[in-house]
Amino acid sequence: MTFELQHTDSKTNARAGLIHTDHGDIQTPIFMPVGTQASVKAVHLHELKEDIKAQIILGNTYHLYLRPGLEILEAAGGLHKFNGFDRPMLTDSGGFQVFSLAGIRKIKEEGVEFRSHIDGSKHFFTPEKVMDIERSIGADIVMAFDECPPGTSDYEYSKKSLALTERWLDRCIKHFNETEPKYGYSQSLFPIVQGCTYKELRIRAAENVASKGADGNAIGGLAVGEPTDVMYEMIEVVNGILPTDKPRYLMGVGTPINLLEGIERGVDMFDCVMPTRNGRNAQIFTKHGIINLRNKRWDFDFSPLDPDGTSYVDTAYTKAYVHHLFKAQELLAMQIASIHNLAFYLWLVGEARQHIVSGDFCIWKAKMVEELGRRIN
RNA sequence: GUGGAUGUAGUUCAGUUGGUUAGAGCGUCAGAUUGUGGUUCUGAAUGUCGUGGGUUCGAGCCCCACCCUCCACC
Repeated sequence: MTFELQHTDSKTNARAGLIHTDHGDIQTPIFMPVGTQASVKAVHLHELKEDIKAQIILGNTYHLYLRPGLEILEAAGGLHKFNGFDRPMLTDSGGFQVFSLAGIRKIKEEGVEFRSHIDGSKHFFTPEKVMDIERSIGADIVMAFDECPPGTSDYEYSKKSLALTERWLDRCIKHFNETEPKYGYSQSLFPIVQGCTYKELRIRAAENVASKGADGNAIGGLAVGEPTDVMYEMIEVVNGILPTDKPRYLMGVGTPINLLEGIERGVDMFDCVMPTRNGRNAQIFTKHGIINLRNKRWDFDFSPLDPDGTSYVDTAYTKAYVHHLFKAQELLAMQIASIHNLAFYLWLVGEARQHIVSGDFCIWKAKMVEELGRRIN
């Protein structure tokens, strides 16, 4: 995997670039739909590729390891073959899940012992084991195994946690370098900057990560309970240190406004469950603000779902109809909202890219931010 | 027609020997959701306690009449 930096905005740190992988190119800044267990929930492959225009999607090590399991994924020939998505993919290491999802867990120097959320069975993840699993899944980009502490963690815990994440990173890199891809195409390992909301920890973490010379670097442990302006400050601090000639991935973020603020601060890649999860919950994002389709006010509104939208669902269906589908708990409602939201997110980062290239990102972004956060009701 | 049961929020039902402002689940109406359990959480609104009368300081609760619904029998 290589990164080609094409444009940098003159007034901000926003960048436009191109990531080359063996499964094709990715135009940055980019949003990556989340497909945790080998599926972007409620969305077909055809819609994902042709309508949403997803250039890369995520998978999750924790979930895929538990189900369907490595034996099946390897027999299938890797995740691309298994789910049919032949464009680039990225796997999260499962660090976040082990800490946020699994019930009982024990953190040791060696790794983490945890229980499956599916059947309660006991498992042990080490940096080495996670690298092996990510080799078996076969994503183009794989994430290091880290600890993601809550945003409210105190300094002492954050410092201890960061030190462990750094020791685990060295073990990830070592083991990754000692192993080979299984399916004939190359994989890149991204390290993750932690450090909670403490500037000096973030600086130390970013310097350590930068020194590894990875193909790309990630910022983790944000949008986990800390105030938004603190998140933005941490992004600025970290991006001031991470190399400019490698892509930067802000993990798990976020709202449409978060994306634009991140892009302005030099972030190239995002992923978030928000467009799909909130979509399944009747919330859709538009360039004029947020709509809750469950709200009664839409029951007689026969205007298109989103007249400004770029996907076919935006004009094929009316607000009143999708409102009805949500009230009736029809599966189609979740499909429509998920397709709309993902298409909107991809449209948003695509627009950002164009404005970075044409040189008026700053003006465009300011105007967008004003509208995006509004609530239409 | 006879006997029995029942009637409390949109719905299913609680409601103590009669005691302050009649409650719950679901639904409804809103809000939250940031490296995904179609999850979960938070808040709000809603009552002629079938109707009319009586007893009582005080009735959803006790008494009388009527009405509705259901069941059994003729």
